[in-house]
Amino acid sequence: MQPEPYLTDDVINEFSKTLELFDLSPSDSRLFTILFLNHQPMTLDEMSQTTGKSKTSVNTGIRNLSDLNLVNQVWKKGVRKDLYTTTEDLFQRFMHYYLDKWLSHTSIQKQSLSSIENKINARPQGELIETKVKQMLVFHERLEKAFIQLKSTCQQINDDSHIS
Amino acid sequence: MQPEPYLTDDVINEFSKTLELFDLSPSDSRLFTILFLNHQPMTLDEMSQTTGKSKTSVNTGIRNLSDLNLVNQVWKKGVRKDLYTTTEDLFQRFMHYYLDKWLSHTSIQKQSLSSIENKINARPQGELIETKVKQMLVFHERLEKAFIQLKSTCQQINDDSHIS
DNA sequence: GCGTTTGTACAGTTTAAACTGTACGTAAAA
DNA sequence: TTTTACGTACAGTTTAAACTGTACAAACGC
Repeated sequence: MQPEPYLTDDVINEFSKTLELFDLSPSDSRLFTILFLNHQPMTLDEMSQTTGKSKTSVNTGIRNLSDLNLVNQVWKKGVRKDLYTTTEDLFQRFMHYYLDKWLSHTSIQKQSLSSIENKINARPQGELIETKVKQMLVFHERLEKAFIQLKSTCQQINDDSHIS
Repeated sequence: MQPEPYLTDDVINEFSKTLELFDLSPSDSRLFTILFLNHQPMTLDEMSQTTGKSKTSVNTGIRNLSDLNLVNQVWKKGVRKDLYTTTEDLFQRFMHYYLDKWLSHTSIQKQSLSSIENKINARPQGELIETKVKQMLVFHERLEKAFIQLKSTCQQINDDSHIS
């Protein structure tokens, strides 16, 4: 029995919406939020009960979140079941995950597009598509610039919070 | 018949991947890219043929993209069919869409969470959940700060490109 | 060692999204 | 006006994702 279930439910729903913006599925977001709100690490069975999903389902959810470094497994003496908890530094983690994803993607795309551009240039006649590819390259360069800037902003935000 | 179909196909696939990062569905991304690569505005039938999807499907895709202000309908004298083209200023459009989404979301969430916080504070005894809600608020404040900064970065990138 | 508990692989089911074809309303052409 | 052609609403189908229950293998307590 949760204290004030309706209020907690509001919190869960609201925060999950934010996490969905980070490309987490609704169920994974919800699972993360529940785990985050809990004051102790949770077992699969507990999460299964709280989410109302099967243990298998929770298991794959936890695996997803672990792959993203958003949850950690912890050990507690005398407890046989696996215990999980959310990682500290929410902001840092999420932004890091997101920025990494974007930056590596833009980097790969830039390479890929300029390789294509070269193939086109190697042709005897210039092709119409060349203009478009060039536009795409510019697009990715700007994206990259924006995200590099964002990354340093985030680092600064994080540094600021550690001073106080 | 497309010129060098395999090369064009590469370009389409690569660029679509980028658009998917902006929360477009794979099909919508592909549709947008095809339209973007075409040098003239396209009709539903042309897009249907090029994508290999039904006209109905293309129609809903175009509607999605229109809702996001990513394509425009254009008129050409003597052509009965509806003609569509992608909007200019790719970078501007996509970032604008994305930043708007994030900023309005964080703003709403901040409000929502502080309202919840107030409800908790109104209680006789402080609750454990309060700490967590506070952490969520801080998280959203940082997000907002980061995105406001990103927004101004994007404006600057855009300004720079218009000077030259 | 043996029995019990826990996590997870797998097959089957449910649920939601994407897609298709028909059929109709509307607007242009004759 | 009649005819033709186009866009789109709608119902049904296909496809993919999320989820469940069973069944098994590894880990623990005895």
